[in-house]
Amino acid sequence: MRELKYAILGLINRTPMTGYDITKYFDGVLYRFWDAKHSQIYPELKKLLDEDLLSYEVVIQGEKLEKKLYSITEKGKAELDSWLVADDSLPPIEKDAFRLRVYFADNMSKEQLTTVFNRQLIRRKLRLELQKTRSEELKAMMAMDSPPEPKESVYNEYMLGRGGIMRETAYIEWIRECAEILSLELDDPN
Amino acid sequence: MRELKYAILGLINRTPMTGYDITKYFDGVLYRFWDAKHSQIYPELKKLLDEDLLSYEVVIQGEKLEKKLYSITEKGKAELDSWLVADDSLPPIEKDAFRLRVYFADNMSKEQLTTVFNRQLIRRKLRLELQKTRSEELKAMMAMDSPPEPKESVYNEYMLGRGGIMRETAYIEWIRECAEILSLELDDPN
DNA sequence: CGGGTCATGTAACGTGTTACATGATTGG
DNA sequence: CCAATCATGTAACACGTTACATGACCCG
Repeated sequence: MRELKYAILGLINRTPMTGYDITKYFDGVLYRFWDAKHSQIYPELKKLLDEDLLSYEVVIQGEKLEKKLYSITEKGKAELDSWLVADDSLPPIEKDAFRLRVYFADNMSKEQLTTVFNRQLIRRKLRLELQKTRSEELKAMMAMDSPPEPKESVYNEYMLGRGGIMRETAYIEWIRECAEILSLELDDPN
Repeated sequence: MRELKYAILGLINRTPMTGYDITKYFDGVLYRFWDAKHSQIYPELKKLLDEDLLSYEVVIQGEKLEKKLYSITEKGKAELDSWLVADDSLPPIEKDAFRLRVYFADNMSKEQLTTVFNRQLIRRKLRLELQKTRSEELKAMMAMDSPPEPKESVYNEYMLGRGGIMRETAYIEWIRECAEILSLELDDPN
């Protein structure tokens, strides 16, 4: 519960940031495992202020553009630390329309099934390639003396990327297995 | 979008059902890949009636308990069929607190990390065992002449179960890989 | 006759998305 | 000077959960 809260606390704990910076993180380096829109972030920041987990300082950009640079408070650090070691139950099974379609597969002809499976295979392969590309980048960064991003965060992101690769690979294998059970001929442009 | 709508249409398309029956499905055989509470189902059924995708008949249970037995309309069948072959984009990456913890792993001591990893490993193994158990049941049913559930749905559920097993297995392998990178000694009661 | 299940609903709340809204800054 | 980006917010809506609410039925 309130996981966005901890995602934000964790980021600001590394270094003070504005809401805009957090937004950039979520649709930048973190997009493969976490995300949130600015319309959710700004209200959450306000809540965290109310709870005294964050404080902010107004910084003037240029002539008069005011931006709010948030820092974590001692109380915020404490809450983050206790959340990190908390024992949550597993997240609910994610809802996946493709799986629902498989469950209702009887209602499709063999041709339709082949199309649906092939399209899913293509999309999943694309996502896997994305993961692999980013993973290679991170591997390169890890070898550097002074990576463009903080070293620990590069290592951690690399681990998460590995997870993404393994997850997508398993999904693709599953699609192939299903196709075999249903004796579909999938195009395999490998 | 509106995936619950299609989950419900798909179930009622097999055979007429009440809202209560659908609820039982979601927390029974389907709980490993789809679910919804009755508080979401009843309003959705009302919507589907308004859209003329379902119709219902009142059935009297015992003396006076009125239950609504819903059937799919021609329009409903048509919408279901067209959804089945629709080309949705992939679902967003699911939000997983454990992954977030891995991203902020620097903030934990080695002992804390070991605890967090071990607990996750145990929970994931449990989920995997659950999947395997159900999978064995389905395998047995598939061999029967007259299974207790409709034959096609048993096959389809079996395929989904395979997916669940592959997904959980990949997750467990990932946890082990992470633990190795972080050089943690995980308890392995195998 | 009483507890568990069958059966159907509503209300309040939390989370997340899309769209609306505004204005400053920076670099070509 | 103008377009892209920086920067911050609100509003309406969709989806999902928990809790509230009610009543009948069935079996022991």
